[in-house]
Amino acid sequence: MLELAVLGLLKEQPLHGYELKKRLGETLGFLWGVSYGSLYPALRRLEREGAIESVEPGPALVSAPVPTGSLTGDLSAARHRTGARRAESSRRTRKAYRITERGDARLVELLLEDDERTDDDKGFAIKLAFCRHAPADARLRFLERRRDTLRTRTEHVRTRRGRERTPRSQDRYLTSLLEHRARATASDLEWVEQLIAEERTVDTTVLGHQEGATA
Amino acid sequence: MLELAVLGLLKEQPLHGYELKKRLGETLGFLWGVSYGSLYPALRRLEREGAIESVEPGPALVSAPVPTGSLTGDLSAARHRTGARRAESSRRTRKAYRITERGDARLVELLLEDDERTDDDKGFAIKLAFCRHAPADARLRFLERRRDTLRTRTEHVRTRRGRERTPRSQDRYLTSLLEHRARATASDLEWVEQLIAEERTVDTTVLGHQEGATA
DNA sequence: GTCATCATGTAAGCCGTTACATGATTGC
DNA sequence: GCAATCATGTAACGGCTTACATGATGAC
Repeated sequence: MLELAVLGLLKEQPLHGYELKKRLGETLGFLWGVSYGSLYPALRRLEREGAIESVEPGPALVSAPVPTGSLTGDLSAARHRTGARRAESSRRTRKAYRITERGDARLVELLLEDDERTDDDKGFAIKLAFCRHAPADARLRFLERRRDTLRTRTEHVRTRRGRERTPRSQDRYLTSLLEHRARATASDLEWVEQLIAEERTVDTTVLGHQEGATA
Repeated sequence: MLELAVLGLLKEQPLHGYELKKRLGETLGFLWGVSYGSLYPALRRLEREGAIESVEPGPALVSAPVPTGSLTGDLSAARHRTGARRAESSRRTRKAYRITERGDARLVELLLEDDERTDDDKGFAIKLAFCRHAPADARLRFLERRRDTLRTRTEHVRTRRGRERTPRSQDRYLTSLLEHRARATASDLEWVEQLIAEERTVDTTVLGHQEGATA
């Protein structure tokens, strides 16, 4: 999961660990808290596997990272370069990473992996948040898989009725939980189905000006 | 979490590990899969802490467990008892546990603990599934805490709008995810508020015949 | 006597966390 | 020169999983 998120972010632009964590917190903070203790080892792992490679700190890197503005790192680096001495051996502290082709492949692989995470709401959400970086067909398959999972789940709920050990009618809480869950699952399913529908629309029309408003 | 569930189940009746796992799978399987590798150590832990105690296998245990029928253990035990020899030293394999007073207290404690789990949907669901075994006031506080969490969360969503780094309007998926989540949270909130309302009704009328149908 | 199932446990590993250690850079 | 913050890492632990080892019991 962490690796997926990292690859997703790096697909946009090269970044170093610290910045990576910050962005992760910004975009996915509401469902995730990544810590350095897991992030840095993950980066090492990904580099070892060849999914990412470290970008040597030099003019190339310095200019590449962000046109978004407000990146302190850029400022300081630029300033230092103006200061002349050791233009590329300085700024040694940070290690920026860039995604490789193997990384691209790995991203898709992670997205389509139907391990436990396809069943897991949180896992799905995280994958969804980064699936835009995967090719259209992978994205579609990913969404369809989720849809199938949710369909199965709704049926399970229906099946479960009746075959309960404890009569359990006494338990307002569990009953209520089950009902609420059923509603939530139904809602999720509708949502995913709509995403799929949109996906297809966009897909066939190359780039949709068909689905109402983009903003 | 596991400990909470175990205590919750044991509050109904003494059980041994194997059976415990089965029931856990039946009632909470849809959001949880417990394995022996975590269950047995948990039982040891709870016993060490004095929250549960093992029931010596004897007539007392044998008759106590289940009037629900179909419990193989009962049958076999009874059959063996009929077979005369060593009535209480037999059936040695299983170790049934019973909840203690300290266990009762621990259950409430775990329920009200506002660690990360109050924020966590799954954690809340599991707690809810067993909260009927806690006293009414603890239950109410538990639900109110969840309500507060959800309220805060809805506000966060509102606050987040605008202060985004990336314009991100391009990202249909993340946008859609955020919107869906907002709806889901709102729905959860309504649900919890209703649970609280019901709780209060039942609470004041001692035992409600007020809220429609029990069956 | 052998197979299925009941039943308890241990070991290794996964994937994350928190807490801690370290040091560079910059602003003041 | 001192504090804030940027930046990278390690160590220990948490809670759970899977896979494995072991053995009792009952059915046939």
